[in-house]
Amino acid sequence: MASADRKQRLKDETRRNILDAAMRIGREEGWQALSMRKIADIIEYTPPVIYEYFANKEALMLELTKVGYRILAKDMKAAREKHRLPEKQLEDMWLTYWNFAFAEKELYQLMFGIEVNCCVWDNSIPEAEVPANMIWEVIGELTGMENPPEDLICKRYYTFWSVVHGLISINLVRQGVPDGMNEEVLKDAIGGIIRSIKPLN
Amino acid sequence: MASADRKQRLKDETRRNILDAAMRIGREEGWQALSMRKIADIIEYTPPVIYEYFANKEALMLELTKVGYRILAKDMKAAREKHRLPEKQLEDMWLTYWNFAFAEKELYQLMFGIEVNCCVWDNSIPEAEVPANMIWEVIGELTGMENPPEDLICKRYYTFWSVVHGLISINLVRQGVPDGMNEEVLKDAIGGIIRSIKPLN
DNA sequence: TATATTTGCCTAACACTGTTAGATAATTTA
DNA sequence: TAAATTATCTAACAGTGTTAGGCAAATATA
Repeated sequence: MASADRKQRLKDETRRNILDAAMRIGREEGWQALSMRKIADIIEYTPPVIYEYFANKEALMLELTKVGYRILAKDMKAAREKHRLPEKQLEDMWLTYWNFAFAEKELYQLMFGIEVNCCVWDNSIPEAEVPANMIWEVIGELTGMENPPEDLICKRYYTFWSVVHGLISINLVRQGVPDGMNEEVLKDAIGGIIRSIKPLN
Repeated sequence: MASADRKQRLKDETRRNILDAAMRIGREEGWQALSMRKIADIIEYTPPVIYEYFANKEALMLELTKVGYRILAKDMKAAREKHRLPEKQLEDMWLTYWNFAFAEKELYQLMFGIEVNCCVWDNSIPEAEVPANMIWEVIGELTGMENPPEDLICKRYYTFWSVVHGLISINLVRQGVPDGMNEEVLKDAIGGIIRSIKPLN
């Protein structure tokens, strides 16, 4: 009966293997090449077994996007902890977001790709709120106000996010953005938004 | 032998019908639901016929994105012609871009979706340059310079595009952006960039 | 220990998908 | 009218996500 533990461990391992295999295929061949049969091949089981761990392919991919958000959250937290001034924190956090998008290109596509995930964006990914909340916090601090108005923070948050995500999307879809352009656009934009938040002293 | 004309007309019509059918399916059921067999059903032919008009499904969809760019170019041209001041032109052109994205949501996804079109972005869509060139022109005018430096225009162009496209993507993927937030973010951002281009007089 | 039950896993199938080869029917040319 | 060309279809291949049903091994019960 103590074998229940061992069995659970084996099941957990298989679950891990499924996710790893899916991730590997996504990275090596792109998400359009991901198939249940390929996953089954890698984990050396037959396809129906996967359905004992995930309701369907979409649920499996949803799990991967959650992994993505957890990595992103960890990275951004580390970036923040490297600085004391909110403006430095914000700058580094968005740069980290940028770097994540390219270091984990496939994960990023899964997390924000228009096609893949279309309608699963109700609140089925609580992990998505962690990075967002961090940014909100720092924007609030940067205003220097006691009780910064919610809608100001919200507006600045979306401005940040739009310009960074937009630039990333453009780069992921269309290669051939002139060299050095990205850094300049990014730094200019982030700097500009930060200036518009920071109180004049 | 004069029937050659008539035959050509019929072929053209079938080609149109194929594109229309594909567009209809994309709009009504989304692009992931688009299949050659469904198109064939609508045009009342068998699937292989489609391959006499398009090399494959991807080529068919590429044609649709070109249609998208042509509509976008027309809209933006009209927006520009409504104003004389470059700053007004720019503002209206980007607002038009914004409106297009939501009025022709499916086309926009096809044109800029990360998943759908991944690797066909070499220069196989010359139509894509028309809207871009228009914006470049107006930014150049707005600087008030005789020979505005290329890289400044380029930088501003990408800043515009990033923030607008980013905000659109976010809205298309994640619904539930707070009401009125979009307009504010958009106008603030566009206004800010325009100010950074316009010479201080 | 022998029987019953649950579990793990597989085979086989269904209904789709994009795409192609080859046969057939219709039309045009000689 | 016969030959050649063109238009269209049928049937298939190899792949997809997913599910029903069965077999065999491991476990629980008597």
